[in-house]
Amino acid sequence: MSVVRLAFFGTPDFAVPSLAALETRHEVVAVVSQPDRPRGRGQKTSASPVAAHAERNGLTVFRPERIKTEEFLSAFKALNVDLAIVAAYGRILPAALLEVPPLGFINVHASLLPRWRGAAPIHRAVLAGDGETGVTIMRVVPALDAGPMLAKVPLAIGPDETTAELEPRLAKAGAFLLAEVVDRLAAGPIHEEPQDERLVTYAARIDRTEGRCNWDRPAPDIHNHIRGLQPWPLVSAHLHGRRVLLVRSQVASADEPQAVAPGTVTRVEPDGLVIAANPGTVRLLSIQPEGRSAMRVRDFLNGHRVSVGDRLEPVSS
RNA sequence: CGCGGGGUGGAGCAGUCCGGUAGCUCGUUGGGCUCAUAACCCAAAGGUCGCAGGUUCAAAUCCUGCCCCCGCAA
Repeated sequence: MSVVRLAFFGTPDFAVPSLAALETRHEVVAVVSQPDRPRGRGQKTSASPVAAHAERNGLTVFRPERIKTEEFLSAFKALNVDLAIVAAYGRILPAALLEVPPLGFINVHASLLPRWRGAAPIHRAVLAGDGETGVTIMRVVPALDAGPMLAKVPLAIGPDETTAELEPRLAKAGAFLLAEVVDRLAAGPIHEEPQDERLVTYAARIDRTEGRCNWDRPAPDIHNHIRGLQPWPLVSAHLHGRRVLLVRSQVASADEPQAVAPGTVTRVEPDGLVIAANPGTVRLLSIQPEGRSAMRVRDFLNGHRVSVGDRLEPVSS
């Protein structure tokens, strides 16, 4: 097997396993990532997960503020790579850049294309209640996630699995698949399957306002909402006037009509709070009160009194 | 120095304003009861009250500095 000179474009945790898989068997000439940005609380500036990993391993890292510049284009040409990889880099790459490597650019995308093209494929799959998703390796073309596909691997989504749990599984599966595709590309041309445009759906970026809870919906929708919006922005509500984030849930009843208003506590169990939806009920198993870390409802109930009839109010803001 | 909440036995909380015996619920351990149980009864173990310094006869509580966690805003 021949060693490929490649450049790796990536930013978040999702991309790290892919980079790790390639650097052991090929020559990663350069890593390109988003600039160090203030992250998290207190606006502390820190490197992206990919940049941090690359630095630890002594790889050359580029963090251009803008990617559509002549300087970057010529710097990239000078690297003289055979192939470039994109894994959740976070920017649209200019067409001129795509033409530089002889073997082109390939992308690791966390969905079974053509379903869920776009920025938040994992979140959208969980939010939609999909039972299956996967990873697709495809060519990068000057249209969002629209290039021909080189390989795919499906992955089942558990009925209570959260986005935060699913993402690392997809990242690992994607890294494995990517390494295999790069090896095959190194050996010669491989089959490329065009995407069926009739089946395309788009995964819009997640907005923080999507975390507002709305109990006036069927229980399965609410459950999908709670597990989909993790680890960010999370679904929030007010209980006894205090904000709580809903961390873990189950569908207690999918379609049983409720006599009380949506959002009302219908049952207090040792390990859960059963909340009325419309129709059906959702059982909350783990919540995070404002100012506290996440806790099981069992623990929460040790220190807080909750009664049947109490309401979980939507967050007003 | 963006705004705000918080750190008290293993878990979740009260107590802090107004200094004076370390409390509650759950869990754990032992015993009892029961056909039986995550139920009930009795008992026990378990705490540098985030860290450091200061004030005081006396600090979880007041003052100063620091560390850490979290909600909001970006």
